[in-house]
Amino acid sequence: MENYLQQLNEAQHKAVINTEGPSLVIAGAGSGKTRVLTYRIAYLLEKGIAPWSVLALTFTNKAAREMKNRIGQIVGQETASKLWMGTFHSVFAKILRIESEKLGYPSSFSIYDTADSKSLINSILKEMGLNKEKAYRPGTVLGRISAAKNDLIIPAVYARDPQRTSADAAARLFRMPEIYQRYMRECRKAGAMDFDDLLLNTNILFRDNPDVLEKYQTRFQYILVDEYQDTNFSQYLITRKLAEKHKNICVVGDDAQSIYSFRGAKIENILNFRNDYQGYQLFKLEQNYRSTQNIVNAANSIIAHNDKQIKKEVYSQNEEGQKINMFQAQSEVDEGFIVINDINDTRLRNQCQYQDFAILYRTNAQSRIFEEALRKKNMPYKIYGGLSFYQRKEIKDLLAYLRITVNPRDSEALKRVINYPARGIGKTTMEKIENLANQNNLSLWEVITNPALPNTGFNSGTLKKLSSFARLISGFMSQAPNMSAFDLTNEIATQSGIMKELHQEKSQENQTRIENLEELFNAIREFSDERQESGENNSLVDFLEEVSLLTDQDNDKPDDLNKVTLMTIHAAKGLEFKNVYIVGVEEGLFPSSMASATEPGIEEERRLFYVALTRAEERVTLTCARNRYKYGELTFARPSRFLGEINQEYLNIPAESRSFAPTGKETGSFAKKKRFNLKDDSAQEKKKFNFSGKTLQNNDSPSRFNSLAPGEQSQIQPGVIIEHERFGQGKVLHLEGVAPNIKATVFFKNAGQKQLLLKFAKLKIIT
DNA sequence: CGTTAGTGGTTTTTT
DNA sequence: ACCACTAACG
Repeated sequence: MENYLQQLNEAQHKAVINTEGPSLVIAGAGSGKTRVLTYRIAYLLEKGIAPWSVLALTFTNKAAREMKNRIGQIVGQETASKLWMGTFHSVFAKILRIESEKLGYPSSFSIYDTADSKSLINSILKEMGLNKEKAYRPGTVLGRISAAKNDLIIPAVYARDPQRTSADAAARLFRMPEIYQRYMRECRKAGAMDFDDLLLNTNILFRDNPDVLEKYQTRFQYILVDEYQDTNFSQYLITRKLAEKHKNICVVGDDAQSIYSFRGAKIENILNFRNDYQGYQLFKLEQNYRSTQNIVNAANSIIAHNDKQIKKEVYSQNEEGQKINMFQAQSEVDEGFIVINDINDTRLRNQCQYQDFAILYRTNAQSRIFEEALRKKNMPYKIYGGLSFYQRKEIKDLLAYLRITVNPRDSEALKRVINYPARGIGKTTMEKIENLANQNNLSLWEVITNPALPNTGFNSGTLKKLSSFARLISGFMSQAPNMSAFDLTNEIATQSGIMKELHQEKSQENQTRIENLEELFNAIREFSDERQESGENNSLVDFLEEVSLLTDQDNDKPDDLNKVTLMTIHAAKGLEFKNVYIVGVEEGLFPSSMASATEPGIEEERRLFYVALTRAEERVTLTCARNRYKYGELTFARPSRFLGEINQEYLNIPAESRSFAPTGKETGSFAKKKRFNLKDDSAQEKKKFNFSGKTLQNNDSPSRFNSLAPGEQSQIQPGVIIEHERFGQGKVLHLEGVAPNIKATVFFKNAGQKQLLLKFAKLKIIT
């Protein structure tokens, strides 16, 4: 065992060994806060504290994993694996599964992601007849519900909260309380919790079950919370309640890095710590070990423009380092090439690896330009965030099957898979089922499997389809207990018909989908094996929970070494890179136009800029563009106000107004021209086509062709010659399906082979 | 019922 | 530029 305490400076050392009572650690950027947390926990364990009595809440699962690993190197992996460590969401999801019945939930409750929540809100809006009103957008509604939950406001209280109701009225969202109430009812019916419920329900659990609260208060003798400045009220209250008994709570954070107020984070939590925990100890980590003096000073000069702050002086004793570079590009495409060329130059000049570079942007939409430039130059890169693996359609489809197998009441999962692959259960049928579910206060699954279903007016064909779907799922449910998660997933992929569907049409797209599904199988196998080894739960439920609570940083794979990193600044929180490019530093983009309206909004953007700067060890480059496409329109952009707020002695702005196109002409201007042409052409062509289409229809007499009456359909047999309005004369090759859904394959002289549905196609029989 | 062309609305940031 | 929803058609 190494003597890790010697690796700490004085402030860090104090923060590690003063383990008793409430502690507030104000940790400036790059000041070794992870090190303090890690060693503090290791120190506790060495003193003989049981690992399962330590609760450590981190910001990402990856951070938890790495920390556990590091602690394991000091005290042994066996011990470290028994720590309660993870994000708020994953730790309390685990506790909620254990205590689920006290809340009236199944222990296999589903976790609704944002897409599920929005889909549910959509159906509620439809039911209430509000879906046509543009004020009620699912995203907006969900945002309000989420904000309420994070403040621990339940629907009944919401309706009586003048602040909320008047804000809603201003946005013409008069029926928010009712929507919120229905939303919660539907989630409960489905045995599902959304992200915010994981925290809200933990609070409800502790409020309504003093014995349960006491159990966890007793268990968690030591509580540590990382990134405390980004906790919301719901999270704050959970930790406050849990810490009530032993009062050994250590929170670590930096008010200057609070960047999540949009999801309810309250910077006040860290500012008010002194009031909540009398007699607390304060530790300030002010020496930055990560960055050059230039970078730290520049970052300080920016953040000085903010009002509300805990006083601290972050300093660096590293080299002075080079000034921050700044480039203004003509267009966003130019910006891409400037950055990518600069990465290449720097890499060769300073003998860096690709992994030493990060491109950080304000919005995910900006990633594409850089991706394209990197691909053109054959440089390896890795994008974090955006559309993740688990959000791809084929993955979500299969996961929905797993979800419904584990929790058949999960109505969002059911809606996703009941007609995929196509089983002839369409919109009309689903609407009827949803109505029945609403009228009888049942989940969709309970309607479909209800013995009284035949009396509700479905025709026998539909009933058959529904019962065969129910049988399929029931089959999975009964197999689940006797099979490994991996085998069950394989079984479901084949039995459901997903695999057949994907193999049927041999397109490149489908090939990719199959490969993605195989990657999912592997992920499940790995998960099961790893968990088995460490003795943790490894059921399908646990796997589903893990994938729904992944953070953007968690998607790291071992083969992702030595690549340029692309991510939003939010996702870069807690990370560091030798060379950092902060791109799109323009008014309206960074600071975002959404945030620019209010002073608190601007202050948060400024903190975000501070976070971005302080990710860098040696070199920061800022870029912006003069023109940028927004909503498909070319717009002009001014450099961000933040550029002017940096003390200019740390900044290196080129004197002349240069065009920064890498090889001169062809890249920027050429690409732009091509774009304009493309746009013009397609627009014109569309118009022309529409126009001629209309004329054609008007001149033709549509009465010559009619779809066939049911009786006439029998005249269509293989060999018969028919004439079609658009395709001309053709010969029937063969028929499939049963009346009235007979599909004919017809060979047309002029149009080639076509498939026609006889009940719709407008035909004349020639012979 | 399922596919497709057309249309309108949309962008911060994420568990 | 992109996506999700709709209307129309086979």
